[in-house]
Amino acid sequence: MAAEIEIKWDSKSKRFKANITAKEALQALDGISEDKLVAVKVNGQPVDLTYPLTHDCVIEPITTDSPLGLEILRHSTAHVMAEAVKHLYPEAKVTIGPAIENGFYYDFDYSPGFTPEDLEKIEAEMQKIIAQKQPFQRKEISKKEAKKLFQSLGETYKLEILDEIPEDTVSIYQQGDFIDLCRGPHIEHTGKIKAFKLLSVAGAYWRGNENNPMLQRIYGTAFFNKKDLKAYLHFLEEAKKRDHRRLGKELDLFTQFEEVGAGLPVYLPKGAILRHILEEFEIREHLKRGYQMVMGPQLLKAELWKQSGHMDYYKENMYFTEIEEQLYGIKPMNCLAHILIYKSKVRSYRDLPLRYFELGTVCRHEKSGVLHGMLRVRQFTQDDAHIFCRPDQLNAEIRGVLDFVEEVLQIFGFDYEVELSTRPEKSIGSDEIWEHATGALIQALQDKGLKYDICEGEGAFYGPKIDIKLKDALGRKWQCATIQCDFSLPERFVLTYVDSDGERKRPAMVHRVVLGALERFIGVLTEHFAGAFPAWLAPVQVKVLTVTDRSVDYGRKVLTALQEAEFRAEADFRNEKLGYKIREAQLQKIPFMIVIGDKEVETETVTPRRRSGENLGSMKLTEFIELLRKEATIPKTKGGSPH
RNA sequence: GCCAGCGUAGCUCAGUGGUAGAGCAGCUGAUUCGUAAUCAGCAGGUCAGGGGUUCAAGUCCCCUCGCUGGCUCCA
Repeated sequence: MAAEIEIKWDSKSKRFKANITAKEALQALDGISEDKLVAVKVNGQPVDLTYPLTHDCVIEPITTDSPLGLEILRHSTAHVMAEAVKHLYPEAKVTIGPAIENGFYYDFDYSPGFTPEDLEKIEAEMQKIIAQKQPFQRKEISKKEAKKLFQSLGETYKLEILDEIPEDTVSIYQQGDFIDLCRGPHIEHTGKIKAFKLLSVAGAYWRGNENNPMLQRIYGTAFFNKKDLKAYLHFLEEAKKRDHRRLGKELDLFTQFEEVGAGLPVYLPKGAILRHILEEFEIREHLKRGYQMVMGPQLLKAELWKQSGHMDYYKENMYFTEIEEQLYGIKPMNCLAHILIYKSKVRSYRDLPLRYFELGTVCRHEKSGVLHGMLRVRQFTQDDAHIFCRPDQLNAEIRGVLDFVEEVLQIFGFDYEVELSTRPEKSIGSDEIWEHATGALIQALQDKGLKYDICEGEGAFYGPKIDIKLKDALGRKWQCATIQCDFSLPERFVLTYVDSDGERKRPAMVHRVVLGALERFIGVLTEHFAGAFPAWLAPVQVKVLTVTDRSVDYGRKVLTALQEAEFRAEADFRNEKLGYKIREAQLQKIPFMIVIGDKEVETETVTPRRRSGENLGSMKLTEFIELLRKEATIPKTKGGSPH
């Protein structure tokens, strides 16, 4: 080991005695405030501040304002929570406790489970540990020693983890009397945790496998200061106000009835019109892009589902019914009828691509625990289409769908994430077919220059897919659009077309949805706009409000004129004060209100007001109708003409 | 499906084993009012459903249904 080493940071460089800690070096190189330091990167590798530097290296501080710094804080807070839990419930066994997107969790094997009151006790114990400023001490020991250690502690889950670590040496961290197997790095001491909160308890299977024992997971979050914690908790409160289930009731969009059954929402008048508008928009956009509308039945013989592979691969998600001793499956997907429509005629290469579009209602048996408002239901309607094309057209078709999705989501103002899902274990078709299909999707993504994550083994049983995910008010991701490449069903149903050389050839098939399930899309959309839909989507676009009874006759005329101009208008002619009516319309998030009083009657005008509170001043009704036309008619994407 | 929590008036929520409450909404009446709540009165309940413990159950126990947060699974 060299007696002196050279340490660089930024443009600075200095020689130090070997074994200087990273923290000392950082402070010597630049008087960085101790309060800002969380950990340090040595040659790009995150390590503890106490890490001894033994060779020439480049160091870089990890500070409290970096995402990595926050992650380290949260992971350390998870350790503190584990320490507190072990103090209070010594029989609990520790498992893993990572930092996650907005906080951290730690899973414990503790059969009585934790109650909300337990969380308070654990929080109090954590406060004590934090007040003691217990240092996080790292130690490297051999795997054998580690096994002995965790054996003696009775931490059997740690032993299981140890068995899967290939290296001979592992690191352990100790703070107070709590020792955990951990890669690190950690904050210097528990006193650096300035603000944290335990949020919830939940069951979680060990290693995420439902055959394993169920552990008790405690979720929490931590920040470097109280202000950030408060802001986060405030965000959670605000998210509750945007919750589509709450807004669904408040705005009379949709609801559920216990007596109807789980996962079966009901559209109220305002929600039904919203869905209708979306459907109108969708039909127009599809026709514009060369899709043809088709409609299949809800029930198809089980024999057909056998042929498609659904009986083997999707049965547990399907509902069945028997009619005159014949078994029928209620459709969980729309593809079969579309396939039969394709097959109903001899197809020429000149006919392709054929694009069949259906607002298809499907039923899927989802496990009761996964149901969630409109976002996860048991019956839903997809804006589904199946494209049958020649292999040489596949790339253009997939790109066309990606363009379609992009243009549509832009209209609503959604940000989205793209994922590519590959072959799952339970699947049909040969390896070659899967490779070809996956390659086609990747090619299209690359052509479009889209960034995407790969989800291994997450594809549909008949083919790989590109998924587009939208976020709800809490940032949870929900799959909406999906593009699935399928060479298997054309094979199973012996689909062919006659090529230019007179040979019968196999078409490729693309399953795709743009908005996805309308129920889910409406749920996400409601949260996205917090219920304040743009005028073209708003169930009620204008509300006519009278100041006194004297203006009702004129108000009625205005209402009729708006309705005749095909706007969704309502009136509030009740004998109430204007402020009261405005408040109510405002809470209903109606984009425009028209105020009508003596002045308007006299001058034959209207005084519109935006939902934003902006008073537009008096104008002729025709002027206002003109303004509405500009803002409230269904928009069109720029795309179109068959791709 | 699994773990935990919850279910009281249309909605939001109080309610210590001892006579079911409030606010808002609704209805009736008064008020005729100019950009986010006028006043008064009235009505509204198998306390999710079923079973049990108890002299007595909204409250304690069991089962079912539903909802919520997660896990697993998926548009």
